[in-house]
Amino acid sequence: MSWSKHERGGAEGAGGPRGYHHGNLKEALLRAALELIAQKGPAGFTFAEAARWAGVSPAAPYRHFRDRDELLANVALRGFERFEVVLKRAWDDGRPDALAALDRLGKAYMEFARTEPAYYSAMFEAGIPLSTSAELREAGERAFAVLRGAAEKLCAQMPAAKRPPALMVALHIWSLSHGVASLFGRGDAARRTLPMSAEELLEAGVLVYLRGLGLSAAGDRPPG
Amino acid sequence: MSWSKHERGGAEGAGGPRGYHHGNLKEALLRAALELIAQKGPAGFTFAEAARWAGVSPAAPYRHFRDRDELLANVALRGFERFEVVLKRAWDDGRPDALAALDRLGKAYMEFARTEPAYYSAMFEAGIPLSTSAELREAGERAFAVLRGAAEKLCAQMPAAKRPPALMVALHIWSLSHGVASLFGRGDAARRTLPMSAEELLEAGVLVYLRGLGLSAAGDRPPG
DNA sequence: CGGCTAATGTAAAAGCCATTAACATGAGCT
DNA sequence: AGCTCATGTTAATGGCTTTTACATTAGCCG
Repeated sequence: MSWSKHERGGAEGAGGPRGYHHGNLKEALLRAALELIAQKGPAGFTFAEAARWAGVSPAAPYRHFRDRDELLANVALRGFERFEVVLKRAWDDGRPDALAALDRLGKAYMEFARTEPAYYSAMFEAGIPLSTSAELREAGERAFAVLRGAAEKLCAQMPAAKRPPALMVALHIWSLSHGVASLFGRGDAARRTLPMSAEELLEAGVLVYLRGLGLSAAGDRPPG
Repeated sequence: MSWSKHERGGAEGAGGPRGYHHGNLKEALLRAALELIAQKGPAGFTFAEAARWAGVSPAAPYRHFRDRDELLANVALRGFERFEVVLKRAWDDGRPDALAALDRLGKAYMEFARTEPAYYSAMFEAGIPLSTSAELREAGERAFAVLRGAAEKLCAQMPAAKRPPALMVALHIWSLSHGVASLFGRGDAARRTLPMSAEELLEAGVLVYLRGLGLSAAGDRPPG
C-alpha cells in the first residue's frame, strides 16, 4: 500500500498539502466545491476559490477537470449516487409494505434535500445539461429507478382494471417531491412561512394522491 | 406626449441609442436581461453584455440598478406580475366551474413556464432571496394568491366534514406544478424523454389528486 | 432665452475569475 | 540511477463587476 502518498488529503481536512504535489487534489476539490456551493449557491461557487481552499494554485484544478462546469457536473454525479443510496435504503425493497416504505422514501427525499442542499442544487438547479456525460445521465436514471420501482410495487397491488401506468405514478411522485423540496425544503432564504413542515406537506400530498389512485389503505380521511 | 424622448428605446429593438442619453435604458436593460437569460440561463447572463446589447457603456446600468442581482430581481418581479395576470386570466374566477377553470390554470402555468423560461427561471431558479425586496415578495404572494383562491373555491364545494385546508391544497398543486415545470417543462437540455407532455402529466396528476380529495367529478377512471 | 442642477452616460482603474501556455517537480517504473 | 508522465506553478490574456471622477444634457426657473 502506498501510504506515503494516499494518506494525504484524504482525511486531512483543510490542513493543506505538504509537498509540491497535493496527493488527492481531485477529492479535495470536490469537497471544496460542495462546501462552497452549500454556502453561496451553485452560482456563487468559483473554481479559483475551490483551488484556494485546497491550497493549490488557480491553474491546478485544470489537471483534474476540463473546466468549472465539469467540476460541477462531477458534484452532481456524486450527488445522484448518494441520492440513489439514500433512497434505496429508505425504500428497502418495499418492506414491510409498499405504503410504509413509500412514506420513508418521501421523508428520505426531503431529508436529502435539506441536509445536502449543495448536492441537491448541483443535481437539479445548477443548469447542468444531463447530456454533459453519459455517466451523469445514468446516475440520474438509477436514482429515478428507485422511485420507479416503488411506483411499480404500488401499482402491482391494485386490481389490474384500475391500474395506472407505473411510470406516470413515479413521475407524479417525483414531481411533487421535487416541487416541495425546491419551493419549501431548504432552511433559509426563499422560504415562505408554512403551516406545516415540508416533510408533512409532501407526506400529505402523496397520501391524497394515492387515495386518488384508489389505494384504499392510503389515508381514509383528508389530512389537515 | 413627449415623443422626442420616450419613443426611443421603447420600440427600437437593438437599433441603439442616438444621443448621449439612451432615453429608456432601464427598460432596455430589462429586456436585454430577459433575452440573455432565455439564451444562456440566469447564470450565463452578464451585466456587461446587457449593457452592450443596449448600446451603452458597462457602467451605465449602475445608474438604474444597484448591481447585477438587483436587475435579476427586477426581472423576477416583472415575471411574477405577468404570471399573476396569466394565471388570473386562466382561472377567470372559476367560470364556468372550478374544475374546468383549474384545468385551464394548470395549462396556463405550464405554458408560462414553457414560453417564458427566462421569467420562470429568474423567478424560481436564480437563487434570488425573496427577502430582496418587499415588492418582490408581495408580487410572489399575489401570484400564489390566484392558486390559493382556486383551492378555496374547490374546497368550498366539498362537504364541510371532509373538507381539507385550502392552503394545503394550494401548496400541493403549486408544488406539483412547479415540479413538473422544473423537471420536464422546458424544451431542450435537461429533458428526459417522457411518454406524455408536461401539460398532460400535470393535468393527470391534478386529477388524481383531486379525486383523492374526494372531488367525485374529477376523472372517475385512472388516466393512462 | 440663459443658466443651474440633477439625472444619466462615459472613461479609466482595481480586483476577481476562467482559461491557457510554458515551465518545474517528483512519483513510480525500469 | 534515470526516464517519463502526472501533477503543480507562474505568468499572461481577456472578460466581468464595481467604483470614482468626469462629461453631457434634459428639465426647470427666472
